[in-house]
Formats: sequence, C-alpha cells, structure tokens
Amino acid sequence: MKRVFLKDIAKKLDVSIATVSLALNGNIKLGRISDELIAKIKQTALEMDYQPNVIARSLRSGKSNIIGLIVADISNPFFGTLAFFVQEYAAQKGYSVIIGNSNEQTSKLQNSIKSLKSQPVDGLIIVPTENCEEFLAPYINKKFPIVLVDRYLPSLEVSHVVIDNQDAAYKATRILIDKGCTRVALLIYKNNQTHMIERKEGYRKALTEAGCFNPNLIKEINYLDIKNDVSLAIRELISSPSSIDGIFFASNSLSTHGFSALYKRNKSFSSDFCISCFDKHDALDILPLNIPYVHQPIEEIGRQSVDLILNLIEGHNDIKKIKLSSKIVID
Amino acid sequence: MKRVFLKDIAKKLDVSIATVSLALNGNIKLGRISDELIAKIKQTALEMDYQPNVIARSLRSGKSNIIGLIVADISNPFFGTLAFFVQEYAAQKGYSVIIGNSNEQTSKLQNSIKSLKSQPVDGLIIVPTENCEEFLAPYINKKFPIVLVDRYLPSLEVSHVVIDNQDAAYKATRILIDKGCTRVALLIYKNNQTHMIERKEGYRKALTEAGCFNPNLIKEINYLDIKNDVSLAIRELISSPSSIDGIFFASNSLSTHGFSALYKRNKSFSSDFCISCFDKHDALDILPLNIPYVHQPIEEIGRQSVDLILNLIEGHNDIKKIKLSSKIVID
DNA sequence: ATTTGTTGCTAAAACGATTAAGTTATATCT
DNA sequence: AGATATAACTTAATCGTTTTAGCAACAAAT
Repeated sequence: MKRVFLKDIAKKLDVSIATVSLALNGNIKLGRISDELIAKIKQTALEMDYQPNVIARSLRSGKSNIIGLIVADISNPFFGTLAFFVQEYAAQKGYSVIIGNSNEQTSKLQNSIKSLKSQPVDGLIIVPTENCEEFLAPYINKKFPIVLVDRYLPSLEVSHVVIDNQDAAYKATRILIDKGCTRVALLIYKNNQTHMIERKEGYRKALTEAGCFNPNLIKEINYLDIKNDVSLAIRELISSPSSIDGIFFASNSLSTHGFSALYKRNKSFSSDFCISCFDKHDALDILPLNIPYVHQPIEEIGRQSVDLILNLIEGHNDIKKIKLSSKIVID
Repeated sequence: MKRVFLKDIAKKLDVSIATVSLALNGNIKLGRISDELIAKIKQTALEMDYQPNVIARSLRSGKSNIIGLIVADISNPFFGTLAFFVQEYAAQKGYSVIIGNSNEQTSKLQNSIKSLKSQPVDGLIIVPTENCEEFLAPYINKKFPIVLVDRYLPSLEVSHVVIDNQDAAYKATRILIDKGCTRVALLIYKNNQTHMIERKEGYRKALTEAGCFNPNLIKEINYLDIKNDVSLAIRELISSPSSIDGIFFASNSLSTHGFSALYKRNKSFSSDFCISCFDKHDALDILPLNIPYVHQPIEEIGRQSVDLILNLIEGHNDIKKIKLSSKIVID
C-alpha cells in the first residue's frame, strides 16, 4: 500500500514517465498522446489511486499553491471569520492558506512575513500594522504578490480590499443623532491607520453636520493597554459635568471592553443612553438596548482578497483598490 | 536582486555546491570542511542573503515542515485561540501551520484532510467530528501522524490532548449547588462525542451527590439548529410548573445563544437565578450576575498538541493520551 | 524520389537541495 | 620507505515532476 508515482503507472503500462505525465495533465499542444492511451493511463491512475507529489511539482514549477494570510489576531472573531472565508474560497481555487499573526506589531508582522515567505508562499494577504510601510515597500517593489485587507497604506501602490469606513462610521454616528443624541462620544484606537482615520472622519462629519461636534468627546485608546484605557475613558466621559448621551465604539474589541467598563461603573443601560458599534458582538443580544452595529461583509472581503491575490500570482500586475460598502444592522 | 542559491555561493567562492551545503548545515560527521572555509561560506551566505529553498529541501527529505490543524470552526474564539497558540508554538519549532475547517461535519473533515494531505503536511492535529472513526482509522493504521485535540475517539488508539471534562462539568455544576440551587438545568449538544458525554456525566454526578438529579432538566441541542433549539429549550425550562433555579451551559456557543434567549424571554437575570458555563464569554462582564465559567488552558492544549505531533513526525511511535485540568473562574 | 508534414511517443534536462561514495593530498605509523 | 589513516573537498545520484527537443514511422505533397 505504498505511495504510487508516475513511475509506477509507467512501469505497469510499459510506457515512459513523460507519456504518463502528459496524458494526465492533458496539455495537448506539447507532446501528443493517442486518445486510447490517454484513457488507459487515466484509468490506471485512478485504479492505483495516484496522487501527484505536490512538492516535486512545486519545485519544478516554482509555485507552491499556498497563500499566506497575516491577520492582527486570529483569536479575534472578525479575523477568525475572515480567515475562515479566505480559507474556504482559496481551497475552491486549489490553494491552501497558512495563517500568521502580527498582534498589531510591525516587528511580529516582519517575522511572520519572513517565515511565510520561506515556506514559501506564492503571495500574501496582509492586514497591515501601523508604520509597516518601510518594511513592506521592498516586497512591493520586487513585485511580490501582496494584497492588503481591512486597511491600506496610502503611500504604497498596493492592491487592497477594505470597506468604506468613513461611510460606515458616518451611518453609525448618524443613527445616534437621529435618536436625539447631541453629546456623542467616540472610542477609537490611537493610531494613524486608514481605517481608524476614516472612522473618525465619518464620526466628525456626522456630528459637524448636526452642529454638535465636540473634539473633547473623542477618546483615543492604546491597543496595548486597551482594558485600562477604555476603563479610564469611560470614567471620564461619564463623570464629566455635562454627561454624554451616546457612544460610538469604533471596533469590536473596543465595544467588548467598553460594555464591560460601562457595566462596572454601574452606568444604567437605559434608553436615555444610546450606543452604536462596529461589528456584531455577543453582548448585543443581552444588553437592554437595541444597539445598532456596522455589519461588515466579511465573506465578500475574503473572496475579493483571494481573487486579487490569485490575479497577482497569475502575473496580472494591475493594482486594484476595492472599497466595499457595509450596512447598519439592528437586531 | 534575484534569489541566491547554493550554486551562487559556490561559484563566488569557487568551491562545490556540496561544500557549501555541508558548511551551512554543519553535519560534521559526513563531509568535513575546514573551519576557515566554513566561516567564509557562512559569512558569504549572510552577505548574499541566502535563503534555502524549502521546497527543494522537502523533496529531498520527504518532509514539508508543515502541520495541518483541522478545527470545527475557526471563527469560534475557542478554536481561534487554539489556532493562535498552535501556530505560535509550531513556528518556534520551525513548522508552519495550515488550518482547515470541519464545521463539525465528517464529510467536511474528510475534504480538509484530503486537501491538507495532498499539500502535503507532515502530520495533522484534528478536532474530531462525530462518527469520523471509520474515516480516520486507515490513516491511523498507516501510522500517519495524527493527534486529536479537544475530544478523543475511544475506539481508536490515537494520541490526544483533552481536558478533564467530567471534572470541569462537575465543578461548574457543584458551584451552582453550593449557591443553593436544587433545580439545575443542563444545556448540552446532542451528540455522542467524548467531551459532551463527560460533561453530562460530571453534571449528573454533582447533582446525584446532592440528591437533586432530574434527567428532565437536561436539554440536548442540535448543533445545526442551535439558535432555535436553545430558544425552545429555554422556553420549556422557564415555563415549567416548578421552574429551574440554575443553568449550566456546556459550551461557549450554547451560552451565547442561551444568554440571548433568556434575555429575549425577559427572564430577569437576578440573583435568585444562577448560571455557570464553559469558556470565557464577552457577555459575562455585562450580565448582572457573577457567572463562573470553566477556564480551559488553551495555550497548554496547543503546546502539548504540537509537542505530540512533532514527536510522532520524528518517528517516535508511542501513543500519549494527555488530560489537562481546568479551573473555574469567577471574574 | 525527395521533401515536408504529422502523429505518437521517449530521452533527458531541469527545478535546488542533500548526501553516499569517491578522490586527492598530507600526516602518521611501523 | 611503504602502508595506512585522516583531513578537506568534489562528483554524482537522488527526490518526483514537467517539458523541451528529438526520434521513428508513416502520409502527403512536390
């Protein structure tokens, strides 16, 4: 019951290895094999349960049929779900996926890329970290296939798949305004990445239009000290003389800690206080408020990322920048 | 700036390819190279930024240095976290990880295994699905390296890493009894897998000891129709004449839907009603109850799984069955 | 009758690494 | 001095595919 190779099929049918290979891969232009022989070879391959040796094929072709996916944190359900769909869709296209983590740190992103490149992957779908441009630029310049996802890097000409974050944040803020809120706070990560900048801008735009933008209500949270920072921010916001009447949490991890901090400070989740947030969250079903959230089309993001990276891998060098729209959902 | 191979280093230093390979891999027993030359070759390799071609190496050695991890659902934070640690620890040992999903279905597990095996992986860490024994047995018999995780298959002699589910469930039920609950319900998946059987047994044991075991309070949920089933179960439990005073949710997905169903049925989350559950959950911080939960040592599970699979890959054929303990946490 | 074309197949190189089995040249031993 | 050992390196085979180039046989065209 040992593994079957082309050699074994060739021996059995008393033909050459090349003939078997050509018959199975059916590139009619090159060598030509008679229809009968092709049929016989295919039949025998089936009977003997021939499985091509992917590694030998890779060595010959210079392609591994593996793509790398580097996310910020695979234990975060948003990235977990993205990984799920990327994996599903890539499998359909005959590719495997190796996942790496950056933990939002450029140094760890660097390690992941190096380790994946040496594996080696044919291309990378990357959730870029803050200030990773300098490190990524050489790969881009060398035309190594890279697609950014979730965020992009304005200074680099790279394909990416993102959502319209400004629009999403605008809608999420607007829904609070429409409910009558005038003092709406924003909890957002303190960083210079596109998704955060755009979410902040959407928030600002909605409130400015409504004539009640107040920059003091923006609380910027440090990713590495999220629990503490969110807790402090919530305390400040709640204990301020003219208290807030709404909060927009600009990411799922911020709302996780935000909800917890609000609860611990005994802030009554009553209807005179409105919340909106990014991404579906387990607590949304529990809280005695109908909390609207931005629903990102994760499956679509995954599918498009795979499409783009496969496009690059196949040698089409056109850069595509895809911006998907999202909608507000109220369960 | 094209890729550097052994050939290039050899040409530059006017030595043979074999010499370069031997110098870099330093297998002193085989060919011997003078210390000076070794130093010079290593230096040059560094300068030229030589990266070994993993595929060529794999073809020669018959090893890919990739392990496959097949989980039930990578978008579930428990498995996401497990994947995170498996990946981290495997990377430390020089292995990459390819992740597959089974969605708790044996047919999808089958697809994942086939696709990963053809990639090919050196070994597989698998979260087994219900009734997958028949499909898995041939691989086990052929000594293909497999480690089961989270659950095991009593009928197959395979290495595994699980937690002591009976003990965990016993403790989680016991804590409710100690709070004074006498009518404690169990929400659990309807299947014949070890982790569920053992959790049910732990629950039964605790309540029997306390003299208040009532099989009617066990609600078995269908994984594929979880939302509906949980909702129905909660309704039955709450509206029964002699209502329950506690629930133990035997998995994180069950508690997610359970909390939601309880909330929607306006069940007051008051202190005369106690809950315990499996795994940390975002809603735990929010609910106005101190809900104890079973904290699984996910990092340890990941590390041990990797250790076992690498052991098998390296040819040590001993089967190890590891049962880790978990603790109850009250935040 | 020679050229040209077509069909059906095979030989052999290539992908880039590892490694068993030499081959020198020098050192050591009797 | 001659035999033997050892140090330092190289040659060439190998892993399993893919694919280029070529061979032989026969057909068609000039």
